Amino acid sequence: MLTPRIENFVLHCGEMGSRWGFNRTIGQMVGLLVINEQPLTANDIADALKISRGNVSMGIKELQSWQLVRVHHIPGDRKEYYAPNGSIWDLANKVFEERRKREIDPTLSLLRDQILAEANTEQEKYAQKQMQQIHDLLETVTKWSAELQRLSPEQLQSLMKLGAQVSKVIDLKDKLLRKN
Amino acid sequence: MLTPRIENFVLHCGEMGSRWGFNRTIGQMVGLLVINEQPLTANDIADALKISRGNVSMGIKELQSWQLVRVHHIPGDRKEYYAPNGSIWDLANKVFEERRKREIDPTLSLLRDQILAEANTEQEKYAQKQMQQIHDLLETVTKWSAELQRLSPEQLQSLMKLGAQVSKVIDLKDKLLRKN
DNA sequence: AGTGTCTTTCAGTAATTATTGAAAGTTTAA
DNA sequence: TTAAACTTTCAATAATTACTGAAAGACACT
Repeated sequence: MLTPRIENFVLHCGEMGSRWGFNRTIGQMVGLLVINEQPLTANDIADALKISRGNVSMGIKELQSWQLVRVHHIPGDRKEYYAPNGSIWDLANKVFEERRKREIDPTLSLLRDQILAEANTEQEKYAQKQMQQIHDLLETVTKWSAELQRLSPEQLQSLMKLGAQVSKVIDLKDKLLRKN
Repeated sequence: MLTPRIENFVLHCGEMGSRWGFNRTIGQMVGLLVINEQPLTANDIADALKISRGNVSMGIKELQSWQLVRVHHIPGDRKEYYAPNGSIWDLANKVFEERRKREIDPTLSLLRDQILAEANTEQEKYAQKQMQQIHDLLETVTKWSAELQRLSPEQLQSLMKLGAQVSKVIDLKDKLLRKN
């Protein structure tokens, strides 16, 4: 069914998937969908990964909650065909975005509450200081991720290629701002 | 032992920890260490989190493999005292770095092999195209993360505060490069 | 209304992962 | 060398998470 090489890739996606917020099987599903040009049916997936039809159904549901797959229909065919919901970049973005919503946002909200509360003991005062640090870090991450979403593909590419020049640009920017 | 508020924070760290590469208990350990100004002994941790002494030992070992804790000694005292290994920012960095090593690097290596191999079928050709995309994305991420490590704290702060101005700076850089 | 084709659900079970606690290991000091 | 104070290890077990397959649901066609 799968060539050894493609199977190799899919298995690897499984291992990685479990570190990115879904389980091994779901990681494999993503891998499988991504390297197949044609959309696959639930049965294709079950056969390729040797898992039950029910498991595929649950996996697809999960992937839809992450907005990572989309459904195709072929006229005269009742089956659903699944394909990745966008380019590799789009998918990576969706995962980030979704994790931000599920992890960072609730954490920020908890931290804000804690920071606003009155610190009674020395221990709590120090705790608040640390929480403030975490809060600031997460807020920065959030802002940046929003910013990345907003950039045009061209700007993004420009930014991505910046690489080793980041520091030069920063220095440049600092100089310019000082002049203003 | 823990004030309700601090316990709340620690529990939350547990939930988050399980999404960041360690398990719930280890997440709680990090939370606990981070909000305590004084280093804690293994027994302090076991008591605070209501887990066994052995579990603390394993957790510490894991955290050391991530370089997230450091050991203190008090003269005349044989116990080991544990504290976070650096500021919040340092810790976040360590986690990123470690995950890069464990997840991204092996993936890049697999992808490179696959991309160099000869594609026999159409299916494999498409698969390679997609793998190339993933490869490029991961390589960019890797380069950027290396770059961030290299920046001075001042430059970093500058970059972090950039936020909504990213696009302006990119445009600026594009203009300048064109002139050169 | 009935049948065929497909999808979803979920109780039961399998697989995996985390935890305990007793035993073994380490280090210091007398 | 023995003991005391600590840490680490790991086999047994508990807790959690994932998977199966049979049943129910949905839908289109006749």
